[in-house]
Amino acid sequence: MSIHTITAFEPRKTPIQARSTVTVDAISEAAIQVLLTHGAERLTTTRVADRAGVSVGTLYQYYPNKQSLLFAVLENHFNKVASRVEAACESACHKALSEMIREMVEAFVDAKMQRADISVALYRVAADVGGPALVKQFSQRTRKAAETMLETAPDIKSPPDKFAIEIMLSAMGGAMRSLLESGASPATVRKAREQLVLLCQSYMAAATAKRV
Amino acid sequence: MSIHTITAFEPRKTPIQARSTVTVDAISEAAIQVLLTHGAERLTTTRVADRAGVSVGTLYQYYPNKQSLLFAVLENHFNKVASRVEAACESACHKALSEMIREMVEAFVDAKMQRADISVALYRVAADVGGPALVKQFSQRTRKAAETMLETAPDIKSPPDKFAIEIMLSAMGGAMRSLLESGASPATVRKAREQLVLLCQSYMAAATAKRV
DNA sequence: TCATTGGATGAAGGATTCTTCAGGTTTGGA
DNA sequence: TCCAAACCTGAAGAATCCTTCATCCAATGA
Repeated sequence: MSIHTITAFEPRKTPIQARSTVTVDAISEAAIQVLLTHGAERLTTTRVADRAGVSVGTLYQYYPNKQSLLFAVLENHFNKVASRVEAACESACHKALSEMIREMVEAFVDAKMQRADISVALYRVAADVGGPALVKQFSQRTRKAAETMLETAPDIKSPPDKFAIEIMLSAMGGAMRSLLESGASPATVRKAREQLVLLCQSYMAAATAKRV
Repeated sequence: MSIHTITAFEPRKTPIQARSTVTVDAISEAAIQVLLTHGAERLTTTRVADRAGVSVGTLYQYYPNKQSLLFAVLENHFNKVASRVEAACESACHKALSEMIREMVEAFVDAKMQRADISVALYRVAADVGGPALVKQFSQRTRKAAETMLETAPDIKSPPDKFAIEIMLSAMGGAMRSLLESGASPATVRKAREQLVLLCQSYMAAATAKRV
């Protein structure tokens, strides 16, 4: 069923001419705008098409249904955040453990904050559009990046196991979600960023020590 | 708007006769069952009423609208979990810090697992029904309980501040959410429970030490 | 017993929304 | 220039769903 679901989300037609590429971009951008201004419940294919300046029919030419459109937007958001985290992980290789963690966590928080409004809007949509599956994918990607980074840490006895890293990541993501959804101020987020760094650092320290 | 929203969620009529109490219970139980068997999108007031063995009209006699019904179910779930955690916090007073944390975290995980299926079903509904607001309430309640517990810890210099506790709780809740949504096996959850204990213990240890 | 209040019914109204498709417009190459 | 493929249009079909209200049944207590 999982494969079935994802298959049904695949785009119907791939843009060929430049014109249609513009259209597709306009549609997904419009989806975000509608999400922001009208909310998830009032997100209508017609409304999205209007905002994008095209007709509904055009929308359905590229997305087989409403869900697939939202899925694409969500996927795109996840990819952006994942890329940022991966980049941070790469550039933090061979540094001290606590520094590694700091850079990774900060990259994550910053990536989320960059488009905090979109993040919040997408939280509300995720459940109806295979969000959990994407979260899992995101978790996999990020975990691998973190894993290879941690293997290069010079100051730990042995790297933490996969599971511990997954726990850390989901804890980080979950805390961030709560913060954003409760409409935390930028100042609060800044404080939280520090705390999340500390949280992950102390957990990783404990997880690596225990592994002896 | 917050007050407005909540007001609109309030029950329309309070049961007086025993007969109607049964009805109301049947309705909210039916809502859970429909959620479990049909999924959130296919949750219809008519379907819920059918499952409860009453007519739609009866449903609307107690709940002003569909949202309020789901809100009530969600609220009930949160209350149960919060109560468990509060109880654990009380009984763990005056124990060592790490033991406190252990009991609290385990109480939370166990409470969620008790009705894991319901938890997952409700995650999918939360966004449309003031979930974030309830999460906030839950967080407040739980934080207070944790705070008074921590003040009785004999082995720390000074208790962690409110913010740190909130971070810990949302991290714990977020990690648990990811796990449940990804359909983790009971064995996995058991492992995760241990890891979450460790996560919270190490963070709290760090947060209390830093506060000097 | 009987009146009053509580409780239950369910067809029908009202409103949306998703999605299609037959037909028109634009583009790019031959 | 001309044609086929790529694109776009948007009214209309089809399917649901939420919610109400006029009406009937049950309980309570005086």
